[in-house]
Amino acid sequence: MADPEIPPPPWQRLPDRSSRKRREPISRDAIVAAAIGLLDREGLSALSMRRLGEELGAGAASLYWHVGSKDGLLDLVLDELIGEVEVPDPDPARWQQQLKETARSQRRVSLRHPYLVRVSIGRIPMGPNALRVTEGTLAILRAGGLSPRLAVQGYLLLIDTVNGFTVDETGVEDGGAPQLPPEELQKVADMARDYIASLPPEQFPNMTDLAGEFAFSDPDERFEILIDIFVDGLARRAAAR
Amino acid sequence: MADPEIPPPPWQRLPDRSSRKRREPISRDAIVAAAIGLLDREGLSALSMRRLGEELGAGAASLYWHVGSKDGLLDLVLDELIGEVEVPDPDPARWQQQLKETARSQRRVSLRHPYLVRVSIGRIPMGPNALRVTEGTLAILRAGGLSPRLAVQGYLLLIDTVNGFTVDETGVEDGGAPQLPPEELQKVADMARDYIASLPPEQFPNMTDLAGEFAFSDPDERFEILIDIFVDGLARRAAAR
DNA sequence: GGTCTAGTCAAACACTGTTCGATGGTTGGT
DNA sequence: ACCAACCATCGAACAGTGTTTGACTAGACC
Repeated sequence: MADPEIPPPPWQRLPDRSSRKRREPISRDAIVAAAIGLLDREGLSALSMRRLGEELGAGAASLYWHVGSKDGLLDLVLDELIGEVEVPDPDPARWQQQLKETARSQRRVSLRHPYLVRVSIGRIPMGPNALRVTEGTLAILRAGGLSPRLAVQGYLLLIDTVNGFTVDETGVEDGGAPQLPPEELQKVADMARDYIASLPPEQFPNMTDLAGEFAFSDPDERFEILIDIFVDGLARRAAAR
Repeated sequence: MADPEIPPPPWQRLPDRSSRKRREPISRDAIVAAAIGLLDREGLSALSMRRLGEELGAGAASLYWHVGSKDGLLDLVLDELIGEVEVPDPDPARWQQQLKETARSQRRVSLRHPYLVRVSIGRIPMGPNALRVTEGTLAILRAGGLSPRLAVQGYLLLIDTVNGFTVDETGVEDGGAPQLPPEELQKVADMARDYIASLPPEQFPNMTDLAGEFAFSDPDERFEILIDIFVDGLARRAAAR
């Protein structure tokens, strides 16, 4: 037998197993968790299969055994994050406040993970967490006495409305950073304000007049206006007829 | 001089200029128009610089001289399409209907170009057409007597609301086709309905109960509910105080 | 021991947006 | 007529992407 101390000749090109093998096998859950961590830290454009692989100390190809595709992974990520939204148990007397509370919770989650809304586009959330949220929201609407049809339409509209708001709110980002710092954001807002103010007033009387309002418009206030209008309108519609 | 009739010997490997040169030079406008045509025909995922180049009978690198980057191109595409939305001249007596009309027009454009909302994400539309639409919408709101602050907040919310609705409506597409045919869409809806109906009723009483409503929920009706609620709510808020 | 299978992964494929440098046509100046 | 400058085009290359293939290995079962 050959002495194991003697290294094999270099031209034999034995596979290098130094970095291989030792692996408590990666699990689907670990992949999803690592993906969310990477997304939170570095934003949507930083998530690639290779990058995620090395984050887990694994090869990119290994991931496919567990999640099938990047699209499949994002489905899992989406449902995982939907699990973070809180929906209260229905109380018929307070259904309007409860609806607003779920909307606020949904917005909070979308702000905590600014890539979320972008990921959700084109996906119909049907994972276990999504089902839970949907069921809970419908329960609140029905507790409010809405008709079956209006409950469903209202539920769908609520999601669209909150998503439409947050997709805008979290839209200008992801040049790498998950969310640009407030000062940078303020600078962008100021530039926009200055540009608007510099337009020819005879052609854009309203914009130039309202340039200051654009700069100071508060997203929190705006969101509250939105859900006020929406929930009120829904209640009014339910009460009519 | 060499007789131009005699072809050069093949080993000389002169550059092949057969497909080169003859080009009434491509213009920025022509590029944008071709991009929109390609997007309308084959959807967002079909738009690549190489593909767009050959669509114009040009090389991909040539496009960069005119539009700078793909992102820059999409900015131009966005503003061009925003130019398709119609906003009426303000009439104080009819400002609520007029607001709804612009919302409907915006939706129509987004349905005619299903990739539009996706393109608009992360972009602040500031092209000439966007300015025109913004100015016109603000004019209507101010004609309605809204305060400066509420006018701006209302304008921003209107856009978010309509976009949120249409991003959902046009979301499930672009596997290549710009919009899947209605039958396919109905099949997806039916599958979702069946799946919802098959859930355990004790855990999801409301979803199973309302499964039918999900399948039959009409987007047109839903959109009308949405703008009804929104415009009404905005008017009520303007009247209060 | 042997066989089987679940899991890992390097390498390759076909794409993507973008940059570089070479090339040519056109224009204006002399 | 010549020559330089400029505008515009584009092949080739670069770095990156998602995904597939096929070889491989470690552990479990018989």
